Amino acid sequence: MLDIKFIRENQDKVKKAIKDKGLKFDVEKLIGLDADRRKLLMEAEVLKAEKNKVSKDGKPSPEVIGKMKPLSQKIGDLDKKVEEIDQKIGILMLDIPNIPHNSVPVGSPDANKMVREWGERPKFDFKPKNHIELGEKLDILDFPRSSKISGAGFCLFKGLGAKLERALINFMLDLHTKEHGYKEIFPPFLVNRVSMTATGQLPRLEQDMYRLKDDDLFLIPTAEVPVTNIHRDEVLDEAILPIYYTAYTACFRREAGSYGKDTKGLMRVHQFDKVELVKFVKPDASYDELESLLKNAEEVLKRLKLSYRVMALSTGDISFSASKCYDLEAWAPGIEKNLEVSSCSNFTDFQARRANIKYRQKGKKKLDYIHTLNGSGIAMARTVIAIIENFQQKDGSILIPEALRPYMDGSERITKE
RNA sequence: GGAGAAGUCGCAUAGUGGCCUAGUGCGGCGGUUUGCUAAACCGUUGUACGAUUGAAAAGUCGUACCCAGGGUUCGAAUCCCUGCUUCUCCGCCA
Repeated sequence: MLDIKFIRENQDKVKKAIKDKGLKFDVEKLIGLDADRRKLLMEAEVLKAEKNKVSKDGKPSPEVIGKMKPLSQKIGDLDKKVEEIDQKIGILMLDIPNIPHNSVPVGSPDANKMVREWGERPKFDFKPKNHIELGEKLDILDFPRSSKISGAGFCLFKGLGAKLERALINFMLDLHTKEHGYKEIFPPFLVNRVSMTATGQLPRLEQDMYRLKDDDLFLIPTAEVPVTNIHRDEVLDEAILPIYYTAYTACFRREAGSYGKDTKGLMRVHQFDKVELVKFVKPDASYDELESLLKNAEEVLKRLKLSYRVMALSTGDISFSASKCYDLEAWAPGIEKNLEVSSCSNFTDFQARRANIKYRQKGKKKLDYIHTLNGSGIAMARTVIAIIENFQQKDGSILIPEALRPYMDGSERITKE
């Protein structure tokens, strides 16, 4: 959410942001409603001041009571009108995207820019197989049975596959907590509507969420939601900033509208594991913090010895709430694709405003919104694809990256058990 | 799931329809005293919205906020209804 005062005074910037993000929104309508609101509000407040004056003097004469009755009525009517406009404004405000940073390339997803590449793609003296074939032969992935249990778009890890998943989670959490200074969080996987709105998933993406109708709870699509909401409606002490949190959670996505796309294997599943990085920082530090968060995510791929590239997303491709965003793409030689395994974003004060997270600066009277950032550090399912396909051997076994071996009882290789 | 109790300013508490623009204590901030610390004493103390002054920092005025939302009343922290949260007891349960 943006500040209504900012919108009032910077209509051109707001309109440009909406256009660059490929969205539609009637800014004039909002500005008009805002003007109406302020006019009615002033009228109501003048009358209320009069009412308060009378009420302070104790029991009024019958005459005064007779006069106050219609005044109260009038105040009630004005309040109702203001309330109606407030609601309209509130709904509209949720549909205005964050404003992209100057450094973000303007344009459609084609305008995404590669920032850097790391590592080398593996060379095979045989035709590399994809993770589905490899995983099923080794009996570490079982798609027929996950379909039987849950349906299309789920996965069943078995044996060393399940252990690999667990090893990845522990490896990433250890890296971020021990070396990158993040505090480990284990949040609820079900959250309420308020939390979902605060981080910007609602109201726009309700169709993409799994919802428990009887309780109006949602399965989290990312740990970003519960972890950012830790500090919702709080005023943080300046001295404790920046705050770094990392959390493992399962993530649940309906992927409505993407049927037929990447339906095979682990590419796009309804449930996957992810280790998330979340930061709460002072406003002037947020773009530097984005760079360091990105490096923290990259470090995971480096230690796993997976080649990747860093993409700076264009205005047309960054999310609604983000001002700037980098994607990490790991190479998968089996399916011959760059896999998006991480997305690191600066939300500036956009989420903080929705979630009402502020901090007090020393020597300053006014509270300020903090800036929030998050990124995957990193997403499991696609990383598993990359590991299986990059480290496959001619005999169909998979070499386990050294960084993971301590988490897998020292095993060096996944072979058929 | 059932029964009961409670939710007031950062914290603790007072407040049973107009004197509440919410008292008091603690804490915080500023000051006096003091070699330093402590104590004592004095002052100060939230948030949002709107109007207005200002380059800004900030100030002034008004309105709202006593868990949330409705209702009764000329007037609600106070009375009524609904919801949420917390606590206690019972039942069930990994």
